[in-house]
Amino acid sequence: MSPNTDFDSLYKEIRTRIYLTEYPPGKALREEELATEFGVSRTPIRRVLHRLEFEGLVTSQRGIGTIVTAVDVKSLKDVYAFRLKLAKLVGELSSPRITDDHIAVLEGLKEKVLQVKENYNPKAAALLYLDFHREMMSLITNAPLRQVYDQLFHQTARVWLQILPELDWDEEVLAIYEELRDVIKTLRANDINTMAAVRRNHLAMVLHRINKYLGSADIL
Amino acid sequence: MSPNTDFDSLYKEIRTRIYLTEYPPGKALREEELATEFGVSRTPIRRVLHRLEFEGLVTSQRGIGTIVTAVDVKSLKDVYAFRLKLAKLVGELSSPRITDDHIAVLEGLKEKVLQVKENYNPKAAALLYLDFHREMMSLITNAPLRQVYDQLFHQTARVWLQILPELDWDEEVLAIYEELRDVIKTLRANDINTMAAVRRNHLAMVLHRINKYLGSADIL
DNA sequence: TTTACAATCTATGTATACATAATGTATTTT
DNA sequence: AAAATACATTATGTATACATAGATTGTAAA
Repeated sequence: MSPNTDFDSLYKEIRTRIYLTEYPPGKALREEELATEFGVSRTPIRRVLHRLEFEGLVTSQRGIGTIVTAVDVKSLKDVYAFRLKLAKLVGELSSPRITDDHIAVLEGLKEKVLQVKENYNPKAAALLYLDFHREMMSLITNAPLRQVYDQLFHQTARVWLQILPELDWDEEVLAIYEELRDVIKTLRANDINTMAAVRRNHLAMVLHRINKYLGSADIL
Repeated sequence: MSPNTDFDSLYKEIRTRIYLTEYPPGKALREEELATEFGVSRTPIRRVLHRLEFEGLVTSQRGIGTIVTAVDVKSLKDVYAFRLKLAKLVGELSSPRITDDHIAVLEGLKEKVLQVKENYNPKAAALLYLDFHREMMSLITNAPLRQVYDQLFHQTARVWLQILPELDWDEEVLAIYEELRDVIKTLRANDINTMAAVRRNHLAMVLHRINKYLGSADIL
C-alpha cells in the first residue's frame, strides 16, 4: 500500500469510530496506543490526528492529550443551518448520470433498513446511514461541495446516534426507510433537484426530532 | 509563543505566499529549506504542508517533492460555482453587529485602493483585497460557513493575480473600489442580505472578466 | 488539618536519524 | 550507437530520542 492509501484508511477508520461513538466525546486518543494498534509509529498517527483536529473532531493540547470533541448546541445549530442550505445546493450544482447501479445499491440499503428495524441496534443503523451518505456523495459532481458536505456530515452526524436511546427506535428507522424510498423515487425520475429538496426536508425533520430532546443538555 | 500560534503563523505565511504567487504553481516547497528559513525542524513544517495539501494548495509525492498546485479550469469553475452560491448564503446565515470599527476599516481600505491605482502594483492590490476578504469574513457569524468561505477563497483567488497582467489594470482596481463602496453603503444601512447579493454580483463579474482570458489556457 | 510546593508522571511537540521512492546520469553491454 | 542497467542524488515517509507543558501525588510547613 502507498503511504496515501495508508493515511486514508487510518483516517477513515478513526473518523468512523468517532462517528459510531466508539470513541465518545471526551475520550482521549493516545498516539502511542493507536500506533501500537495499527502497527506504525506515532508519526503517521499524528498526521491523522492533525487532520481530525482541522475538521473539529478532536482537540490536542500539549501535556493533556488528544480528546474527542463534544458537539455543543451552538455548533450543532450552525452546522445544521449550513447543511440545510447545502442540501439544496446539491441539486443546483450536481448533474450526475444516474445509473442502475446507484438505484440497485439504494434498493439494497432500503431492504437492509427493514432488517435492522427488527432489533434495536443503533450501531447497525448508523453504519447503514453512513453507507447511504456515501452513496449520495457519489452523486455530487461538484468536488469542493462534495468535500464540504462530507466534512459537515461528520462534524455532527454522531449526535443522532448519541441521543438515539432517547428517541423512538421505530420512528427513526422508519424515517431512514422513507428517506431512501423518496430518494429512489426521485432518482428514478432523474430529478436531482427534487431529490435534493426531499433530502433537505428529511434533514430538517431529524433536526426537529433531535431538538425536542435537546432542551436539557448543552453539549453532546 | 504557543505551538498553536507557531503553527498558525507558519501556515498563514506560506498560504499567503501561495496566494501572492511568490510560490507560483509548480514551485517545489522543500521541507528542509523552509525549516531552515523559519528556524525550526522539518516536523512543524510538514504539519503545515499536510494541511495545505488537504486544502488542495500543494501536493506531496514521495521521492519527488511538495509542489504548489496549478488551478485547472474545471476546478476553477467548480469552486466559483460554489462560491457564487455561498456568497448569497453569507447573507442568509449571518447577523453580525455592524460597528463603526468595521466601517472605518473598510473606508481605510477604500482610500488605499485609490493610492494603489496610481502605480501598477499587482501584489499591493492582492494584499489589499486579502485585507478586504478578512474583514468580510469577520462579519460571517456562522463558523463553519466562515471556514469554508475562507478555504474556497484561497483555493482560487491567486488566479486573478496570475492573469492580472492580461487584464486592464484600471478596470480591475476600479472594480475593487466599487465593491468596497457598495459594501460600505449596504453595511451603513445594516442590510447584510443586500451586502451579500452585491458581493455575489461582483464575484460573478470578476469571474466573467477572467473567463474572457481563459479560452487559451487549461491550467493556471 | 489544610495548604503550598516540589517531584514525578504522562501526554503532545520537536528534532533528527534512517527508510524508501523517483529521477537523472553514467557506465556497460549488445 | 543505442539501450539497458546500476548507482548516485534528492525528495518525502517513518521511527525514535528528547524537550516541555500540564496534571497528579506526596510531603512538609503553617
